[in-house]
Amino acid sequence: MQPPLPDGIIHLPMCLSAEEQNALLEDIRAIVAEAPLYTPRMPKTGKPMSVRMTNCGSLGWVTDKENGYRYQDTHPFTGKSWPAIPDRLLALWEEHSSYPHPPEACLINFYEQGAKMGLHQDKDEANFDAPVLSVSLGDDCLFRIGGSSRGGPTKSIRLSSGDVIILGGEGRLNYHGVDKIYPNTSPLLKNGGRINLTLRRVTSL
DNA sequence: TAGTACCG
DNA sequence: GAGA
Repeated sequence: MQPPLPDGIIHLPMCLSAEEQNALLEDIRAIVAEAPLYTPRMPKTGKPMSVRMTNCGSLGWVTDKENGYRYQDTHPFTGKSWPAIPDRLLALWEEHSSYPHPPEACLINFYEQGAKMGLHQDKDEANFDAPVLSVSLGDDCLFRIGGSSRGGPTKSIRLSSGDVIILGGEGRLNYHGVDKIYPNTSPLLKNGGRINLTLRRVTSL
């Protein structure tokens, strides 16, 4: 018997201790050294996003002008396979997702001061049964969540370093985005900014 | 419409 | 700055 899958929007404040956050940060630094952050571009228009990205896992989420949103198994600039997902993130997934298979993708988003992420759905996966698990590191942000269709009411919450958000079940396809980074609100990143890690199951299983 | 402008 |  398995525990039930998380349902709705679940916010776990201070899910990770300062020590865990620092250890995770070291893992991320090693990944970024191998798979550098790059500036993704919007489909068709080619407009740059303000957030820089990279991935770890067997698949990574990418976007560019020519081919749009998709998952692929290599870094778009180096052409190399993505680095493996760190064990501590796999453990976090096991603890909180209740999903019987490991995540395939971990999108790493880096927000510097002024960076934003418009309201969107995570819907490029073939699997909507598995929850999406997101980890915040570094400066606080204003996170906005709506319903599963555009144009409805939204609510905003402030996320801090070490917080975990789970979008599962009825909340899996809810719109969400980042309106603002609050500068100098965390000592974790010496140069400031915010890192978001998003763990996802891409294929069905 | 994973951005941006603009309105209040 | 916040919400649609």
